[in-house]
Parts: sequence; structure tokens; C-alpha cells
Amino acid sequence: MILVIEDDKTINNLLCKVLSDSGYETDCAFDGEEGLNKALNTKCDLILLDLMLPLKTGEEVLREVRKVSSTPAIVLSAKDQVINRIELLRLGADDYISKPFDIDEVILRIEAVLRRTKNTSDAPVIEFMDLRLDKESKRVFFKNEEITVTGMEYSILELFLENPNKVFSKRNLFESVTGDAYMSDDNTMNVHISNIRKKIAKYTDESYIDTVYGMGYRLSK
Amino acid sequence: MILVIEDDKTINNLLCKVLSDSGYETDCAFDGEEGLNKALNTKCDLILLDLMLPLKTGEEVLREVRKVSSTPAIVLSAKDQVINRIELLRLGADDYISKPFDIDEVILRIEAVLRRTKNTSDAPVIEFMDLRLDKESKRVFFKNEEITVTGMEYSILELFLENPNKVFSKRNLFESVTGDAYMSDDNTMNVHISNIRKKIAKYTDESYIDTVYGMGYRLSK
DNA sequence: TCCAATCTTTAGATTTCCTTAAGGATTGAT
DNA sequence: ATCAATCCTTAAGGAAATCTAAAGATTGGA
Repeated sequence: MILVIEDDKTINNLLCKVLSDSGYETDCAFDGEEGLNKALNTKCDLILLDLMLPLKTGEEVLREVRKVSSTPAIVLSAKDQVINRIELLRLGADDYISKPFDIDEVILRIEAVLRRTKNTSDAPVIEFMDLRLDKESKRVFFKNEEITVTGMEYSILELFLENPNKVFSKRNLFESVTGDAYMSDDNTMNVHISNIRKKIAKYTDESYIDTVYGMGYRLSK
Repeated sequence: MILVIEDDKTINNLLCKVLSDSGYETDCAFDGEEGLNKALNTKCDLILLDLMLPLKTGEEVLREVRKVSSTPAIVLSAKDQVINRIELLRLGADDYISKPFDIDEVILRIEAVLRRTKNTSDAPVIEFMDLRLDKESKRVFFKNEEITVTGMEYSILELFLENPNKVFSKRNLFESVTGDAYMSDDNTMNVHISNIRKKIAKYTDESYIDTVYGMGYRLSK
């Protein structure tokens, strides 16, 4: 879940829309007080934070948040605010984006920050509930039992475990995993997903992989 | 413990703060003399070292340190200092980062260096199950019987035994072992693996080397 | 130089698994 | 409740990766 704290309604809505199109759940806040409240009381994966906010500045919000959590934060700064990296880090932010921003860049930055701050980038072992994946040996386990998976199944699971809860369209999955271009009526990923589910089902009743009708699939509890 | 030697107090504190947020213990020094002292007299796992320092340059510090220890070191260089890899190695550093740096990059580099320098076990003998490899004499044993291996076979086995369970692609293997660039669809490693297996099979039914279809090979029980 | 050991290439047989296609089930909109 | 769109599963064909033996090339030592 990504929390967008931004008082300009147009920008806020735009960000939320684009993010949810990219498969993220979002929450929004329109002033510093509300933002701080939500940041402290809801469990979110990343905060997108404007610096110039009513009631409480972004800087104040971030300082408060940092006292109790290390939720990654990306700061949005107006184009005439010069922010250098040192300043930024003093604030406790993980990255910043100047307005006016390119929406694709926002997505990229968000994904970069999430990648960096998650155990992903280098952690040799990723876990999600009882599922564990060892990147070195390319093995997958449920609790302590190995689930034998094919190469494609492994790649799909790795992608899911590195981005839990994120929705991947079939196109997305296919292209991430094979590197090839996706043909529109392709049913391949269906089958892989089905096979993965079948293998997981031997060990548990939990589904782990949700279908998001019309959108794709998501690793979820 | 990571020792930060950097005369700019802001940067030094920033680095220490971020490192300790990432779970590392830190120590700091603000000039070359102090840095050298701490490097020699405290047990640290890694040194972050600015080149331009008062009292003693980073280069001098590193040279002194290298006389008595191989503690990994990452050099911080001002943006206008051009440092090439050769120069870097002459200094005895393990990596370098140009200022102004991205703090996340620093963390990543530190982790990469620690990972690289950790596992290079200097142990002259490595074992995996009943397989034993003597790096000094370059010989391989199964229990107490010697398996005569060729040079290439030895290198492959050494790589495997240093990284048990890790999957190596053919490209990986080929490039690690020969140093040459790998041409796709090269079948050489297949054959070596096959020959190694044949030799091991004389002593046991265990396979030791798994094929991971589409990915590579892995030393495994 | 010559030989023997080692490495690389080749090629056919074998294994693995990715994709396709088809029929049935589910979902969400009207 | 109905219907179209989407999704699930199964099974089989064929593509791709691998294995092995054997022949060809290379290397290093005598």
C-alpha cells in the first residue's frame, strides 16, 4: 500500500490513479496532519510526500514518522526548491522527485526504492508466509519441504515474492520472465500459474496466488 | 564494525548514521592519523576511506594498513578525482565510490564488498559430504581415495565446493573457469560436468552435481 | 619434434518442459 | 437471470536443453 500525501487534489488523484493502474493499492491524504495520522496508523509500504503541506510540513511529517518507523519515503518537491542529497537524507527520505514530474519516472523511482528497501536486491533468501525461495540454489520451499519447480515457475515465483501484493498482468509476467514480446491472446501464464497453484496446494489450503479478474495475478495471503 | 575515515563532519556523521540504521556498528575518524590508528588498533570489518584527508592522505593510510591486514576498504573520491581500477587496486582498495554519492549505493557497495571478501575462505582444504579438495596440492579426494582430475575439472570442483548449492549457469562456469567470453550454445561445460560425474560415480551412487534444467548446475546432496 | 594428456566440438539419443488448443467453469455487467 | 468475457485445467505435440561417446584440436613436456 502506497500512501500519497499531497494537498493538490489533481496531483494526488493522478498519482493514485496511475499507481493503482500499476497494481499498487493506494491511500491518500491532503494535509500534513492527516498524512501523519495515516502514516502512523496504517501499514503502508511506501510514502509519497509533498514537502509543502497545510497544517504540517512534509519535513515535520517525515521527522515524526522516522521516530517510529523506517517506511520508505519519496519526497515531492516544487521545482524551485533546491534539495540536495544531504538535505534529503537528513530528512530521512529515500529519494526525491521534482515537480513537474514525469509520471513514468515516478513509477520507476517508486519501484527502485521498493527494490532497494525490501530484502529484495540482494537477499539470497526471500520469504512470504510459509513460502521460501533461495536465489542461490534456485530452490523453492514450503516450510521445510522443497517444492520442485521448473525454470519458468521459479522465475514467476521469484517475481511474486519480490513484489508481494503487486498485481502482475499476464503481459507483465510473460515479458518479465521470458524477455520476449507478449502475444495478446496468450494463455501460457495461465497454465504456469495453474501448475504453481497445484504444487503449492499439496502443502496448504491457502491459495497464495490470487486472480485479479481482468488484471492479472498477485501474491497474497 | 565499519570504520569511516572522512574529515567532513557532515558527511562522516551522515554515513555513520545511515550505516547504523542499516544495522552496522560504526566508528569514525576525522583525519588520516586518527584513521590509521583506529584501523590498526581496533578490529573492524570494513574501512570507508576518503582520499583527501588532513595529516595523512587516504592513500598513505591504506598503504600502511595493507602492510599488516587485508581488511576490505572502499575509497571515497571527490568527483573530480579520476580513479581507474588499476590505480584502485594498486592502492589496495576493494571498490570506490565517487562523491557526491547516493547513500543507498554506498550501502549496496558495502554489502557487495563484504560478501565478496567474506567467503574467500583461505582454508586450504574444502569439503562437501565425502568430497574433499586440497587447494595447495590441487587434488581431489573421495573419502580417502584420490580422484584424478584434469585442470578444468579441478577448477569446476573448486568453484562448486566454495559455493555449495549455488547454481552456476554454463556461462558462469565457463567464464569463471577459463576467463574467456562464453559463446552461446557452447557445450564444453556439459562435457566436463559429464566427465566429473563419471569419475565420482566410481565411488558412490550419490550424484553430487544436479542439473537445473534451463539454469545450470549445482553441487548438492 | 613427437607424444600423451587435455580440452573442444560434433552429433544423435534422450529428457524436460513450454506452449497450444479445447472444453468447462467462473466472473461481472446488464 | 442471462450472457459475454475471462479464467482454469488437462493433455499432447514439439521445441529446447542436456547427455554421452567419439573424433578432432590444442597444449605442454620429454
